Amino acid sequence: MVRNGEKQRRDRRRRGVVGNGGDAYQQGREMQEGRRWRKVREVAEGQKMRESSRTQLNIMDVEQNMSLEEKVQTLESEIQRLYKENENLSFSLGVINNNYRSLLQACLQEKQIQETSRAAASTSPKSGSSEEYSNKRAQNEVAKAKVSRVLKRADPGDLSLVVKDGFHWRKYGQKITKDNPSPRAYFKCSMFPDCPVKKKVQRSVEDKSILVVTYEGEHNHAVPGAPNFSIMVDSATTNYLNSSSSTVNPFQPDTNLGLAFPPAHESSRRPNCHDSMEDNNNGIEEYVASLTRDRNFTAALAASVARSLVTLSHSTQM
DNA sequence: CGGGTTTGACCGGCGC
DNA sequence: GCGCCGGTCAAACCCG
Repeated sequence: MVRNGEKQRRDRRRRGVVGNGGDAYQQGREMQEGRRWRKVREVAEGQKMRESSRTQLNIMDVEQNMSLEEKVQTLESEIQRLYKENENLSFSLGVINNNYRSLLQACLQEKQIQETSRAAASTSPKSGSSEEYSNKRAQNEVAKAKVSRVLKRADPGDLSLVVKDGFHWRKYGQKITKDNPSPRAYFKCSMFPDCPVKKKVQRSVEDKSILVVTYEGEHNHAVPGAPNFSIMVDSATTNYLNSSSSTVNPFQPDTNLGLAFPPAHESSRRPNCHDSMEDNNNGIEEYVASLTRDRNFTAALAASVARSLVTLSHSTQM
């Protein structure tokens, strides 16, 4: 299609349009995160005290009954056993989490399609293409459900819109939008030829040091260079690991059992956006290790999984 | 030379 | 039908 000169001139004129916009999103997220971190801190501190008192009792027993050599051997074997138990639990948790998430997503999509079909049928029963229309609407809603937004702290002096999240992206466009003087960059995932994921990156109107990253779609390949377990954690946790900043996806089921948080020794402060990814990974591993040492936690985990499975089986029967 | 970035042009949805 | 605007295309360019 060939466009006339006037339209082309308009296109050129409108580049660089400046406007105003508001973003209350950041403030709301920070309040919500603050409450969440306080709760996690309380739980972690309580558990640390329980662990400490248990350890003291164990040491007294050992001192009374065993020689030093035996003590070392016992402790070493105990460490080995706990290490293996920790590994097994981490693996099991990942598998359960992955399976549970897939099941929930499938159920959610099915329900959404059913509901939109029912609603469309009841509102426009005479329309010949009502089924087609409702299917299209359902597809659109499912597609919308796969959109997530992540806020990342960036150096204000750095004008590039590059966000390192482990994937390879090819920039295919940049645009000035009406509601934000900063340009918006458009990226496609270039790791896999037919990966449908796109992302948009734009600086926040209110705080230019914050990059608003909008992801659309889901990767049809694995996270590059990540260990097996981290592939299996849900995307909310992955987002936390990648960005250590605010993230939101209202359609993402919360199946991480509230575990993806920093260890007790770091809990006196809320992690900020400058924390490195390595710090977060080490912290989470330490925290998982301390949790798996706690038999109460293991029992609670088993009970939680059992409850989830019961709930799931009830919902799928409905 | 291959892969990524830049940027002007084009497309299509939406509101009036 | 027209204008506005976000999203995408693709040629030119850059860089290791």
